[in-house]
Amino acid sequence: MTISKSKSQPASSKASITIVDIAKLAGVNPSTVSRALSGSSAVTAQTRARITDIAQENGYVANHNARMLRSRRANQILVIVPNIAAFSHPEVILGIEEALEEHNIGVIVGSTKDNEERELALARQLITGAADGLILLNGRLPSELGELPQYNRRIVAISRPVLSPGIAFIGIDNQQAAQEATLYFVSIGRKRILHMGGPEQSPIFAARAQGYRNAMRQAGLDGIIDLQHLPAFNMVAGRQAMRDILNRRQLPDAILCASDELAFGAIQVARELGISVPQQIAFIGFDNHPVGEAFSPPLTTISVPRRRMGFLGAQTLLQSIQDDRPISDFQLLPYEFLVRASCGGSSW
Amino acid sequence: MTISKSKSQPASSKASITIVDIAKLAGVNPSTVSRALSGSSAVTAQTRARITDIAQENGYVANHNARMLRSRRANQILVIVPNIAAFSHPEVILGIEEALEEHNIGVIVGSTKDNEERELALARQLITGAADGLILLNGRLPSELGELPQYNRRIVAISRPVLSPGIAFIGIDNQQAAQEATLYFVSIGRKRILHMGGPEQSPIFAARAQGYRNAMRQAGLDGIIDLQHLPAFNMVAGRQAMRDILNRRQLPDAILCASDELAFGAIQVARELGISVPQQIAFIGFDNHPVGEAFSPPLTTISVPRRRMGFLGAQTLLQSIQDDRPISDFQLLPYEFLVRASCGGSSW
DNA sequence: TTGAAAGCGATACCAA
DNA sequence: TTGGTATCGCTTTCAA
Repeated sequence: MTISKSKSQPASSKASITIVDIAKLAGVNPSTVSRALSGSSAVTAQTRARITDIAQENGYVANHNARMLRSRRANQILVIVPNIAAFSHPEVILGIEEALEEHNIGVIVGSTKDNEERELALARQLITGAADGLILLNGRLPSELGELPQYNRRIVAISRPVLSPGIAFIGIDNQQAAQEATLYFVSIGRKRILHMGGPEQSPIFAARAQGYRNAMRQAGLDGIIDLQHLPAFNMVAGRQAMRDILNRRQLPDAILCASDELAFGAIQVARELGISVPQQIAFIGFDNHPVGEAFSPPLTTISVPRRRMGFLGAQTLLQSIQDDRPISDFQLLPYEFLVRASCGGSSW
Repeated sequence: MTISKSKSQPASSKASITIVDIAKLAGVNPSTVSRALSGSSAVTAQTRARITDIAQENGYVANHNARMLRSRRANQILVIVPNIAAFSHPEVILGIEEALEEHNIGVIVGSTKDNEERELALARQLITGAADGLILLNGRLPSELGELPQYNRRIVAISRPVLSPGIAFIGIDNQQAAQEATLYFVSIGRKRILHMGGPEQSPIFAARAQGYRNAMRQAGLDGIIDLQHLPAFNMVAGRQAMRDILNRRQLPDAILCASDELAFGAIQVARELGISVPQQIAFIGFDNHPVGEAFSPPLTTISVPRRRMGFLGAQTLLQSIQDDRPISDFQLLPYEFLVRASCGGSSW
């Protein structure tokens, strides 16, 4: 089904007011109206004023589609996110909106649930010209676009890198962050450090796991590396994993969770089963979920500059489109290690 | 600035493949290609198959803008949210996407930060035909649309009602929910019940406050109604409000928070200042934030069927557009009262 | 500085 | 069932 009224007529009941109508009212040619309203310099201040007034009075707004068709420009950027309900993506989008706002470029968001078909459908928005550029938060280039490298200059990846070359990326160094967090555990005397990781195939979680491994090796603890990759990184997965862990004979004394949500779920279960946090098991999360600060105990975590990532990503994309050449470098932004009570740190 | 390359040429480097190209390749008329690809019945299965193949082989995708211009149909719905970073809106969007998916209608999301200008810019997407319909989660009709009642049939409000008549609404009965929650406090023996409300001008929070008042009156406690409207409903506001409350000589023994986030912040502060929850003060939140279950103590709350609201809202909109007549009724969906430890309920 | 006219790419009539 | 063609509303050359 498509949207349409029962009559096979065009959908808008009354043809809305067009540039021709304004031209007639102003007693000029449509092209003059076009120039006046789109800010061309080749028009007298006088005529522009008159036309602008008439347009305003009559509530004229340019037909977006006609404008796009003719000028081959959409003034819209499409953001592809895997799951709009995950708390982290919307904050990136906020940054993107901020960067594009002043340029009068709109943002549209498509959520894919990691469904390839949906990704493809959205990618077409770029090919068909409904969007001028693409920002990928899902870490995957829709297959069709992989075969059309001429679009690379119109694509930027944020947060999760895309493996395809020639596509700019803005994110943080997840490996280093995980390494730093693990070493912090070591520095406060924890040894049996477990890493509750996210899906292994995700570059982000792979990098975090690698950082954990590096740190353990660096601390001479490679003999007791204890790493598990979970199929998800939400609270449900964290609860399940924690139940399994608490069935062991020897418990870890510290857990580095690949996400704050994993940590929330895990700590909840630990608490329910009478484990004291951080005394018996210390926790560090990842992502700085807003509730982490109010959690009990407040969650130590890595703060990712999501808003800034979005802002820079959008700027990079604009630049890349304008110059018509890909900006392919990786921009790694600084993260912040927020020490709170969940790892026992100072108050221990 | 607008997006364009330095040369004043159209933005796409190579004119992409058009319907005319496919027509030539297939040895038919463009109109036949159009019919074949848009699923018109007036075309042989044979021809359709041939054309479809050729189109696929050549990676043809219809130009969205041209299609829209001619057919006056965008196959897109615009969702306006006040703040995409608030956890509740994305879940509604998920439901909307679900409902529209099978109809091959896309969803675009615009976040406004309650900025009227931004609302207006987005509303224009409807007027200019970039979107076929509008779903408002922000509880406010962009002013321009208020003067164009012919668009009412293309607008649906979810979650927050819009005051303008003729616009369908899907939500829950906030007043009743707040009333029920308050009476629950009464039923477990609490009397000095405070309501930490959200912004007064928001119909949602006004309704919740009214429900609280009704319940207090019903319980014969109208003498000690203790209601405050906060300027926001996030954790920061909750913390601030709680600090003020804890400075009083006599503390409330129960607090109904207008949002879970308010409750998170308030409970955090209470905990920090040595108040025991729920023994000294019991809490009930609103909205069923995903972290509420893992919070300490787990938060009693009202679960709002956000996903379902989105789904129904989108369906209603589709119907309204198709029939070309507004569906103006209010649909109030059932909510769920989730009793957890924060109000001391059973485990008390 | 303005006007005239040629498209942008697809769709939807009317004829055949 | 197909072909021819006008047209959607705007932008952008080219002339005046």
